Amino acid sequence: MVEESSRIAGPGLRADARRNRGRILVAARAVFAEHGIDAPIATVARRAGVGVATLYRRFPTRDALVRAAFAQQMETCARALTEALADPDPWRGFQRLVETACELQREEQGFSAAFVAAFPDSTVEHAQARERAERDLMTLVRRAQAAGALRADFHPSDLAVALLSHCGLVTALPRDSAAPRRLVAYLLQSFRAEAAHGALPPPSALSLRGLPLAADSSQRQRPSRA
Amino acid sequence: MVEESSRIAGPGLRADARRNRGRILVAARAVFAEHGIDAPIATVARRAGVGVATLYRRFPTRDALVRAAFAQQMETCARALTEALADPDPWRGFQRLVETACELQREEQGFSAAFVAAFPDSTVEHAQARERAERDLMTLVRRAQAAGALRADFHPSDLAVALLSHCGLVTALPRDSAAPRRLVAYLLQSFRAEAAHGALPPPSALSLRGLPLAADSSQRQRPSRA
DNA sequence: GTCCAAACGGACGGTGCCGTCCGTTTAAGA
DNA sequence: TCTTAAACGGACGGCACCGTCCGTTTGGAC
Repeated sequence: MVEESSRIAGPGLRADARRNRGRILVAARAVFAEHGIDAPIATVARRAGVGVATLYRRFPTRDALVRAAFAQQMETCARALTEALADPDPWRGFQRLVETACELQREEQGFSAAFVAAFPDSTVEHAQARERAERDLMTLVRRAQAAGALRADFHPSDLAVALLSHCGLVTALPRDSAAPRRLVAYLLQSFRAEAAHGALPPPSALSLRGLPLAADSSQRQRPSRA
Repeated sequence: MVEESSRIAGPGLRADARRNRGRILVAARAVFAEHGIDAPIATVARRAGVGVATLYRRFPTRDALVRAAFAQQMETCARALTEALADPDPWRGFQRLVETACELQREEQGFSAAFVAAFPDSTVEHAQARERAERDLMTLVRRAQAAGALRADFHPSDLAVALLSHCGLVTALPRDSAAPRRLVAYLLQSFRAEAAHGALPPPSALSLRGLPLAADSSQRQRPSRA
């Protein structure tokens, strides 16, 4: 059995190293929330009371830092999916999953940015975890549709539509804006079966790979420079 | 009467200067679309076949460049608002405004980024143009509600919710994704009066200032560094 | 053709961030 | 206590971008 604290702070590290690792992650979340996901690495190090070299030794790339910093949120997402499936009411399960994921995005400001950044690409690590998550999502959707609660033309990728558009709002607006909640409410209402009036444009071929619901996902360089 | 071409390319400029100004704007749209709104100024200059100094002389700040580059789209937005008001069918007018604005965001990639960047802040220039746009928006919304087509709890700021969330999708996903269209369809359906089922969370106190529908808006530094 | 103000563009100094290198400190086992 | 590998952190070279300066070119008026 692996020791408890090492699961969180990192295994096989010297006591001081483990302590610093923890400080770095706390600082990273704070700095990312305040200055965005692209804040200078040195700022995180300073905030953590640590030299840059120490930070780089533990997290060789920005990517690794971001992923580690938001690992907890990723796990919460994954847990929410499991709980959603366990809900006896199919619609309520679906609804709660959407709401929980969006709430996480709102709570930890940087998480949203990490979310979009991570979005469509993915590495192969933990492939089986992601596959299971994708299967679970499909099940959740199918089940809610079979119950006549979720509209029949809802496509699993519409979950990504909801989460990414919510992300956009969270990123664009100040922390306490009411707008993101409004968006979620509007979307959930139009996802209901009885809201289906006109036909929808065809869904994206896009898969769900990279959604943090799988408790692991990789980062992506978005708007590339020069 | 002002000469025609000078209205587009800039008045009172020497022939070569006017030509370069046009090239710069074309290049800027291309570069912003390809590399994002934060692409190096020098890249735009190179693409335009022009020295950096020339670019800086015409557009002293990145802001000025972005605004000039997307001025046409801004005007199209403003025109769409006027046309929406002119539509005898209140709902169709409303719907078309949303669709037109979103389509513009999709067409010119960089415009979305400019849109969010510009969002809540605004300078006072052309204050009367913006005020008129805000009044028109209110009228459009009220009229659609009075006709029983738009749900009664729709708040004018929900227009910003729609446009900004759509922006998020356009920015996060590759150009040809179907997701943004799906989002618009879902939102428009839930904006219909008959879609109103549960209560919505309270709307934002946020005004519409800065929406490009006013044909002028200023830029904003988003996630601040350091 | 002449002239000059306007326009041009390459070059350059300044700044901020990256990621590594290396001499110093320290945890922890013998 | 002694030893040593692990961890530390400041400093540094490299790089990309910014925005200006200034010597050169050119449009267009006379």
